[in-house]
Amino acid sequence: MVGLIDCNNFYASCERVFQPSLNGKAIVVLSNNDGCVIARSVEAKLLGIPMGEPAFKLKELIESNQVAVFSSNYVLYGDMSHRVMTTIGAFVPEMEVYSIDEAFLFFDGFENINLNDLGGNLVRTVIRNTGLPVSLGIAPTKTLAKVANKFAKKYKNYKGVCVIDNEEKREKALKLTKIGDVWGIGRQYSKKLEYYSVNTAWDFTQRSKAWVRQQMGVVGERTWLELRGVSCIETESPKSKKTICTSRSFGEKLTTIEPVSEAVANFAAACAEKLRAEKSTAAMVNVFIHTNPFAPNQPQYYNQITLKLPVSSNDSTELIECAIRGLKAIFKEGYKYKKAGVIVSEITPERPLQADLFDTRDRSKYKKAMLAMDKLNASYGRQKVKIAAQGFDRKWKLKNEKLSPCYSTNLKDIFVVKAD
DNA sequence: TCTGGGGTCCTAGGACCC
DNA sequence: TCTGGGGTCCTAGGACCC
Repeated sequence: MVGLIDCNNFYASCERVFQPSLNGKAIVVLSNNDGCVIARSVEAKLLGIPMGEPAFKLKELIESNQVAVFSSNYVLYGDMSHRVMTTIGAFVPEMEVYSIDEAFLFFDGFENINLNDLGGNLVRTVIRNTGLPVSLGIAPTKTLAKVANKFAKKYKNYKGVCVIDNEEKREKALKLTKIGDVWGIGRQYSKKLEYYSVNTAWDFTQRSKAWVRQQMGVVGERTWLELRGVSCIETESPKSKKTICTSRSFGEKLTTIEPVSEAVANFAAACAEKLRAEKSTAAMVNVFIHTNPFAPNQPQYYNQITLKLPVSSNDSTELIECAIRGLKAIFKEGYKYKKAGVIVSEITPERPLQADLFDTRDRSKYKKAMLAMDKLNASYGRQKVKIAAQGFDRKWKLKNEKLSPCYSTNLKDIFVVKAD
């Protein structure tokens, strides 16, 4: 049996843990730049605030209902996520952290244990340890566990846990699940399936395998099998990423290359940092810029370029240099730029330094510098030491006017650095 | 009238997820 | 005025090889 546990309204719940006066109140959390609604408390959902709605369209609704609004605070959410995952890890021998707020649990060897009781205990423990409410669905496959999780969340008397462990429950659950709510079936496919009168997960499982294959390819076929109780989505072992992306929309439109360069330098540095954190290097650097697609009356420009590094690297200075070179090649005057980003790819594990006869760069020296920089930033706070090209102007900076404090991590600022 | 067969690699685009 | 960011996988088509 497989479990899927996730936090209810994760970001909104994180904010509420540290501001209990908001219990029972409507809360929304906004995306970067205070753009769209990306998390809502139950009360906010009841007010009819849709997911993904631009904040400026909700101004009145927010004011008249005194909705608490937060900018997203990923440092806080990341730390809370870690606490949740650690608590869960103590209950099961194997788990797969699937996203910031959810994990699959594997109950191999639990044949003689009542999973409903165990699940209830787990759910209560997470709430006690972290203050965050969670829901758990348990079933024979990942896709069915997702279905069970929805029921655990929706119906109060499940007390946070729903187990699908026989045919009768499976059939009932699938008949009550709209096709678009199935994991792996998004907007395009649900539209198509509804056209063919497939309205529920159950309808879907009653179609032939060949039909599903023809309409939706192997991916759809897997979902079909999973819903019928045949497990075929494998457990992902943690492996290094294939691409790493850092991109942002700017707080204000940028027209000249200088602030855009500064932003791109910061994105490249962030990618380098992420690479170093997972002990990887990248061989390709992609830079993209574009204007605001939501302003069709303004001249639009989108461009991107991919450059190869001479040697696979995770050195901030090298990635910045490369990214800026790319930016210079694609930047055009006369546009109002809204967003830029850097994507690194062809990622391989960091290898011990190998001298290259024709390499003009003193890599061991730069490596030491990066190590020192990471250590200082870990001890004194992010961005305390950076590369000059990252600049101080921050004209490109995000709008986040409603940012909460990093309640659970700000002690870092007073840590003392250990000198080597 | 009638123009092979079999493979790999790369890329762009489309679908999905959170 | 104002619309997020970061990923994955699959497929079709083109280039190229023998």
